[in-house]
Amino acid sequence: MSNLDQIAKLSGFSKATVSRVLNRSPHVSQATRESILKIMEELDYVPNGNAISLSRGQTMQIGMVTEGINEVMLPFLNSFVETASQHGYQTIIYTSGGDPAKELQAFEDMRRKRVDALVISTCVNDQALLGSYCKYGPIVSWQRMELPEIQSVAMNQYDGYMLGLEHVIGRGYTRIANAWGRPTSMNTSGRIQAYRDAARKYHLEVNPEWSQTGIYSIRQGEELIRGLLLSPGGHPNAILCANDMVAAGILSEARRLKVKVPEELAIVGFDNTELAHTLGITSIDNPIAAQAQNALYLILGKLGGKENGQQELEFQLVQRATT
Amino acid sequence: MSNLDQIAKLSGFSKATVSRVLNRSPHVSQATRESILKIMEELDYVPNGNAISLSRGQTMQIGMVTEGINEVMLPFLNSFVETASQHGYQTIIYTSGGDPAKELQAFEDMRRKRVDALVISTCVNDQALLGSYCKYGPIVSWQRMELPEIQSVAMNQYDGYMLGLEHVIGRGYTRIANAWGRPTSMNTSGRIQAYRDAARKYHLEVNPEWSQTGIYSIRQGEELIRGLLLSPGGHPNAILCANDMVAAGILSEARRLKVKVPEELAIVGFDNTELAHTLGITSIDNPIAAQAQNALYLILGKLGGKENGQQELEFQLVQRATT
DNA sequence: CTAAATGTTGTAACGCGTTACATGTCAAGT
DNA sequence: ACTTGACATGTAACGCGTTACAACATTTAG
Repeated sequence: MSNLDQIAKLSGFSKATVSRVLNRSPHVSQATRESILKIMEELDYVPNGNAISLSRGQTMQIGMVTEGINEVMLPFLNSFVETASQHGYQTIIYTSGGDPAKELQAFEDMRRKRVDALVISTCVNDQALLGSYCKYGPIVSWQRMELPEIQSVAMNQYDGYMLGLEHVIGRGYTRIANAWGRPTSMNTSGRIQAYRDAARKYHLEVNPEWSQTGIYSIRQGEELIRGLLLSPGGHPNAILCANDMVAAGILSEARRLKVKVPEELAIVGFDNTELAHTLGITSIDNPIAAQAQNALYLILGKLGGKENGQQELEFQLVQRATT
Repeated sequence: MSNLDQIAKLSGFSKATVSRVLNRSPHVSQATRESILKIMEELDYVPNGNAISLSRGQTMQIGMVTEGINEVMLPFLNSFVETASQHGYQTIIYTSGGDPAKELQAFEDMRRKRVDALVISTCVNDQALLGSYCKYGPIVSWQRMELPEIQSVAMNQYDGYMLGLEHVIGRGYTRIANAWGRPTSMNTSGRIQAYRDAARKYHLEVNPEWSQTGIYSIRQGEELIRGLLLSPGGHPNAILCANDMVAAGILSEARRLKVKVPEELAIVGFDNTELAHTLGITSIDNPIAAQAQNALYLILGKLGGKENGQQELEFQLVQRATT
């Protein structure tokens, strides 16, 4: 393995000049540049990325913090990786599997200069704890956070959820169930508030059993709807879901139980993923890919010391066969 | 930001001793260790990851090369990230979007010591070209490769496909269609060979239109089956798919066309993903998560200079509502 | 009581680019 | 002819741990 020092010696120039050639500095004469490039080629030289990271004090790597990679975050991850790479940044995945200690490793890695910034997709640690890591680099979250230091690219969940509620209400459903996600997340609290307001405004029939939190997966969707439909206390005729996976689970279980969709049960998913399209589930389009881009822009802005230019984003409801 | 040098000066010991404390070397007295640890804590010291990578000559990072992150590779990615992290390695995602030049960046990054090894999930560059990067570090592929230097964790696709073929043949289907994946991949050639052999052995009705390659996505599945079912030349009564996404597309399109599944059309997916479970698609269980683990074991073996201990893996067919 | 073994700590070079600052050169401006 | 500035290049310190080797102290064995 050749290094910059050897190139310098062989070419007869100093390390600084060689470095200038590498970094396309204009302060090198054409002749010098060419002769150095020639030697680099002969020795099959490439600069060592670690040395660059060390001396520049940045790694051009951004960590993505998540509990695990699933269908819902797929467009977020894909879009983030893609956009970051266009700006010269690589993405490192940190999956916690729900273990706070493991999740913390991502934050420690930023402290140790292994990554320049972090994007949080989902996170299981205490927000105050995360806040203490803000001094080591930019942290941006997909979900809305209480801490002002941690900016979020999430959209106003209240509006999005209201869109879904008014859609089913407009189609005559009044016994609306809710399968909400992470109980502590601000996404969820926005959605809950939307439901409360809608219930009052539109005189919905309210049953505490119909509203549950902590539902994220296909399986949980299946179990939830089985419980609701078989409950003796009457069952809902519409359900809004935390995400499309939950909606998919509910749809397939409803079919198994011979419940007619959408006549007896309307289902609205969230995120408008490929899954919703495939299964024909009405879904609220959460422009996730654009949010991921915004996350990167926020990070680049903070890394560059200037303010960012985020795109303005809006929800849309895509109606399909389940409503 | 404090560094090791400051810790050394403040504690009165040399850098070497401080380094020994960091690396839990046994050659440090208890008293020294404690006094150094105390100072590190006071200064809120953490070693710089880049400096470690540079001096040790390894980054503890492994690159995952893929065209894009999709449902099929989800379990592979998840399992790899998880297993790697258990062994102290982080995973960096390189998505090419099908662009060979962009894909090459991952390989260049290994050459530049940014990653210690690479796992290829899908790859669009010429294999010979990839081979020239083997000297820079271990490269392991999910799919089978022709180059002997690049080991693969793929299973024998011939056997797996034959399992699916014999399943539908055993249930009386003889007009079997094939939606194969990447035409140039060795996975595909193994599957094609299995189909040829089965066609001969079981006297299947063969129609060249029924066998297509290059089908990977939900949309492609939808389009394919529409074409096949509406074709005037008679249509197949069973189809084996490159993956579960394709099967999902075929299933939903068949329903839209009012074709009865499995009576008029049997569908067999591949990989037995969550999607197959949700939609009730018969699928050939490709133990992807275990393959990802094997990929890591292979890499660790090569990095450590010793031979690996891979797990032995087998296909299984999971029968559901589509056959 | 001495030699060999064991344990503790230090020295200095190494891994490899980057960059602030200094120096030298040559042409344009006066 | 002399100053000024533009351009080219070099010097040396810096970013930060790791590690082979040397050196010294303290046990332990004989």
